[in-house]
Amino acid sequence: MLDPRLFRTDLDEVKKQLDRRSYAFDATAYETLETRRKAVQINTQELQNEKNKSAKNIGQAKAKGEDIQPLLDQVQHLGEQLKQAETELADIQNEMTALMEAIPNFLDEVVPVGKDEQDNVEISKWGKTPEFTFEPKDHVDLGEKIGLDFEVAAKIASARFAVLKGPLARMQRAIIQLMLDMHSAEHGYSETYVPFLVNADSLYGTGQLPKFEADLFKASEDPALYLIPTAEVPVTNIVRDVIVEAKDMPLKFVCHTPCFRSEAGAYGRDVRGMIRQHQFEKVELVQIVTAEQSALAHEELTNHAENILKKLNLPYRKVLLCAGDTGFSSSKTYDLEVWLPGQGKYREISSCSNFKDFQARRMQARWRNPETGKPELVHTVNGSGLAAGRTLIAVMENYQDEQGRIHIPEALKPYMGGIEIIG
RNA sequence: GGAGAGGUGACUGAGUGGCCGAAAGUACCGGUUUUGAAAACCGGCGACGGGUUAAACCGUCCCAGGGUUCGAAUCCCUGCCUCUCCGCCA
Repeated sequence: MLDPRLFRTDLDEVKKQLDRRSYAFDATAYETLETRRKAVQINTQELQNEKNKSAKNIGQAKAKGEDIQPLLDQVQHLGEQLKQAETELADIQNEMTALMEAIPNFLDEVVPVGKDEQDNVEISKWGKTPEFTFEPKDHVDLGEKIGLDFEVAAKIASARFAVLKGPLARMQRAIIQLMLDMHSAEHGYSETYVPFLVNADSLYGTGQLPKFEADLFKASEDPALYLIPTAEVPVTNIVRDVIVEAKDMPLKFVCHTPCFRSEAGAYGRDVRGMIRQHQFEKVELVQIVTAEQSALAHEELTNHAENILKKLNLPYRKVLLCAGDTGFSSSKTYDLEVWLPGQGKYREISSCSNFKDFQARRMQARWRNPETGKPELVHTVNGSGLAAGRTLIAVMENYQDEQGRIHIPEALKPYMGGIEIIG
C-alpha cells in the first residue's frame, strides 16, 4: 500500500511514478472519490461531535437532578442522521481502500525501463560455466536413474510434483542444512520456524491478497487458511501490528519452509522437470530494517544469497529486474540466475527484493525512532537464499559426469554421511 | 471434545453505564542532585485519522464484528484468541 497522503498532496508525482510501471491510474476517478471522502468525513465527524456534546450535557443535567426530557427531544433525530453519514463514509472508505490496495509499489529510481525479462539488466556474472567433453544432460534425464520420479508423484498427487528417493532426497536436505547453517552462523540471521498455513490478514500484509488469490492453495474455509507460497508471508508477518524497539533493529530471519503455488496461468511453462512445482523447498531471508538501512540491507541480503552459490561453486549471474518484471509489492528486485548446463541457460534461483514501506504500511509494522520518539514504518527486505529444489537441479546438472553420475560438491559432503557420488 | 476463567496503552494492572482515552506501577524521555553512574525527587510520556501554512480544534480506538442506550471499556449477542482442569493424542 502506498502512502495515501502523497495522493492528496502530490498527485502528479503519483501519476509519474505509476506511469513508470505502465500502471493505468485513473486520477480523475480518484479525485472525485477523494472529494466526496473529505466532505462526508467532515460532516460525519461534526455529527459525532454533536452527539458527544449532547450526551455530556444530558449526563450533567441528570446529575443535577434537572428534567432531561427537553434535551432528549432535541437530539431525537441525531442518531438517524449520524448512522446514515457513518454508513456512507464507510462505503467511501471501502471503495478508497479497494482502489489503493490494487496499486503496485513505486519503483526505485534505478530500476530500468522495460516490458519483461528480456529487458532485465545484467549486473554481474560469477563462476566459470563448466565445459563438458560430452553432451550434458538435464536433471530430468539425470534423475531418471538416481531417484527423481515424476510419474509416481503424479500418481500420488498430480502433475508439477516430484518424488525424491535415496541420496538425492538426502542431498536436498544437505543443501537446506548448508544454507541454514551459513546464514545463521556467518550472516547473522536468526533461524526461525513458522506455520505453513496462514490466514488472510497475513497474506494481505505481504501483498498476495486480495489481488493474487488465484496463485494460492486454500487449505481450509473456516477458518480461512492458505498454504504459504513462500516463507516471506509468515516470517514478515511476525512484525505485523508491532512497534519494534530501536535496540532490536534490524531484525534478520532465516527460515526454511516448503512453498506451495497453484501456478495458475503457468500452463505450458516449464512443464518438464522440477523447475516449476506446486510444492518446493526454499530457504528464505527476511530483514526488518529502518528506512535508511534498506538500500544497503538489500545489497547485503543479495550477497548472502550469492555466497551460497559461491560456496557450491555454481556459476550464476545477477540481474536487476526491469520495470515490467518487478513484482507488485517490490520497489527493486535482483534475481540470481544459476547456470543450468542441461538447458544451456541461466535460470532464476533467487529473487531478492526491497519492498521499502509498502508491506509495512499494509501490516502496520513499525519501529520507534529514538530521535523523534515516534513510531515509523519499517522497511522490509527479503530474498530466497536459495530455492532448494532449483539448487538441487543446478548441482545435478553442473556436477554430472559422462556416466550420468553426480559428484557431491565439497560444501555438501559434511552433510552427506560419506556419500561422494550419486549414481 | 467437555467444564471454567479471561482478553484494557511498550509492559504489569485498576476500572460494572455519564466525572474514563482510561488510576497506579514499570519502562522510556527531560530536569534537579552527583566527579560520573545509580538511587531519590520534579516534570513529561498512547496510537491512528480529519483539519490547519502552522496551530487551535475535532473524530476514532480499552481483542474483532454486531446490538441496547441520549450516552458503552463497563450491559447483550456472535466470533477469534489466551489460560486452567478433564478427555484424547504426535
